[in-house]
Amino acid sequence: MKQSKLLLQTLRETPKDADVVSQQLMMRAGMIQKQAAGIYSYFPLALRSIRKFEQIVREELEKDGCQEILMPAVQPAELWEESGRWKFYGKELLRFRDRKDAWFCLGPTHEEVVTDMVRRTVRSYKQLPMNVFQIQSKFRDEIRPRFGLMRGREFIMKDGYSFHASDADCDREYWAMFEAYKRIFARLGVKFRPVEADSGAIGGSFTHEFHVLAGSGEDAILSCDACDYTSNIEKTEAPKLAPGDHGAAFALTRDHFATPGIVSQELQAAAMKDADHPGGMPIAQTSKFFLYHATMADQTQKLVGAVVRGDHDVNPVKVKNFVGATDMELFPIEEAEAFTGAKSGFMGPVGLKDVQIIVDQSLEGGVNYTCGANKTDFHHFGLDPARDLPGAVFADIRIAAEGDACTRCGKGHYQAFRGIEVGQVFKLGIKYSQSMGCTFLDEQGKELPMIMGCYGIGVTRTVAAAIEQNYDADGIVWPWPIAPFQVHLLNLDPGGEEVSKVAFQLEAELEQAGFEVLHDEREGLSPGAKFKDADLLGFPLRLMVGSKGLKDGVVELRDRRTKELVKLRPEEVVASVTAAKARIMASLAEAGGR
RNA sequence: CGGGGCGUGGCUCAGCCUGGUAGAGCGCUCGGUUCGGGACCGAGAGGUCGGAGGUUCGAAUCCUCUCGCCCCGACCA
Repeated sequence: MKQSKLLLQTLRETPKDADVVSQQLMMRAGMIQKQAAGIYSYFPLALRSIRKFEQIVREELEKDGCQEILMPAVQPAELWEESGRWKFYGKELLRFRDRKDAWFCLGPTHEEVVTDMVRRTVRSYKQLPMNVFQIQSKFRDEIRPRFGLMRGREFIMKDGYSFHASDADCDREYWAMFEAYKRIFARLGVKFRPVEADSGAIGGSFTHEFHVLAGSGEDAILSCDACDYTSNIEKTEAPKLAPGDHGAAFALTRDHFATPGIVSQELQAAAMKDADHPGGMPIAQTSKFFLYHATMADQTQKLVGAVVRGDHDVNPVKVKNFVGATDMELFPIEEAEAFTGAKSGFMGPVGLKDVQIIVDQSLEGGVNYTCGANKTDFHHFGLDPARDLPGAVFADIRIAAEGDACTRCGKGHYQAFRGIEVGQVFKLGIKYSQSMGCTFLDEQGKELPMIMGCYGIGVTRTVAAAIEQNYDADGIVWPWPIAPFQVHLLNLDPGGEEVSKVAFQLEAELEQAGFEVLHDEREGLSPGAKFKDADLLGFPLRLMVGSKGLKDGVVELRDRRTKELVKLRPEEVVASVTAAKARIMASLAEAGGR
């Protein structure tokens, strides 16, 4: 297609609003424009890319028998009242009234609507399982939209829902979708990882997130370098470490060390000197203590104290899951100080009443740790958790770190990545089917709630994530499968009759061969300007036709990613582009997944 | 929601402190010269300075309110 006819305005300067690479490049490349905070218009280039990804999603899901549907974006409040989420969901849910004063919301997700659809349509186990999906604009009124398409308020999402007669069948489908997602992201041509994640408050039994790996990702991921174990750092199991050899056990000594003003672990370790430790002690021999305020399922409240080694960090998600709390937050510092009787930095687990103490397993069997003495400016030196903390339990409550030994295979070590969450598979169970009466009759004629799974892919976020992973100083470097166009044909002398003739002929030949070509035939632009635009737009191949080359009977083909340049005769172009495509696709297959 | 910052042609920004009736670069239009990494000359179009109110002879500039946007945090998954 002719570039002069494309609705496109590239920008030389980065718009002020754009704060992440994908947003900057998409705005500069004229792909998106912001209409309001977190709300964007998609221009032809962006939409082409989005549509290509959607098509990959469709094809892979349909291989597994998923059926595409389309549900309304505007949903009646009644359904949300049935599921209980009208009250539960916060301000993220955009609510409004119609002319008759009835309440509606803009759907942030579609469990209610799809459950309603299925309960009215499916009645027998013979109709199950059923797996439906849609690709649609969603709206979540995020507190603070940011990062362009990565965390917008309005975004395109693929959401799918499955319904099953048995738990086992739901699990089977879960893994089928897991495999489908792996195929989808592999076809996309990005580096990604399926990641074990915390199922959070929704309370499903297990869940995986799919992350596109990118330095700018919001999530930290640990992945074993020897086996497949990959997980969100919130969930990563930490290996139990052998307790350090800290000598023969001391008595717990309140006054052993006065530590005025010493709060940080490093200073504490350095300050703990005596005849046996003239140079202080290792940080691993200190300990940290945090008090949490937990709310249980029955609404009772309790205090939880967490102890980890000084060189480790507490993982609050693990603590929360361990005590089975529905909600947990750090005990406010003033209240904690009042409770323990010591300033922040000198609190410790010893002697506290009405607190459930959980000690990280790495301290199990160890002695002579330091801890706050619950007296301002003093630390204990000689903590033996088993002896000094009656009633305390040991558990894995620390944040696993890069380099820790893998708990699954025991052979490898964790490697850290940053990831952008672009998909999630989730086993929902009967949360919605039960509250909304989505039931079926089994072989015995017994009425049972359907077992549900849900499966999401953030379509627009994925496109942005692909850019976060694939760009250079000059602009976007599109993965072939979602490039808006595959070949950027630059006519460097649009005034020249012969040059233009060749250019148009090549455009026709390439399109005939099935390639998508954007033909920059704009007049009055210097070659340099066209090069800059082409780099910015970042289509995989750039074909340059100019009088200089044509004098010698050649045109030039350049690979956007490798910058490799070949000169060829016009009649070789189609074959050469075909070969280049094959080469690029092969290298993508290598990079995708792991 | 707490803290910070910003709203001036399509984009990036200057002007504001110290009031005197709006500028630059890029982009756009026309003409000409150029033409292999964002060319040059000339001539143009385009802004109720986010909005409302106030102070003043006079407000982009000072004051009050308001709306929008951005960043950090909290929140969310």
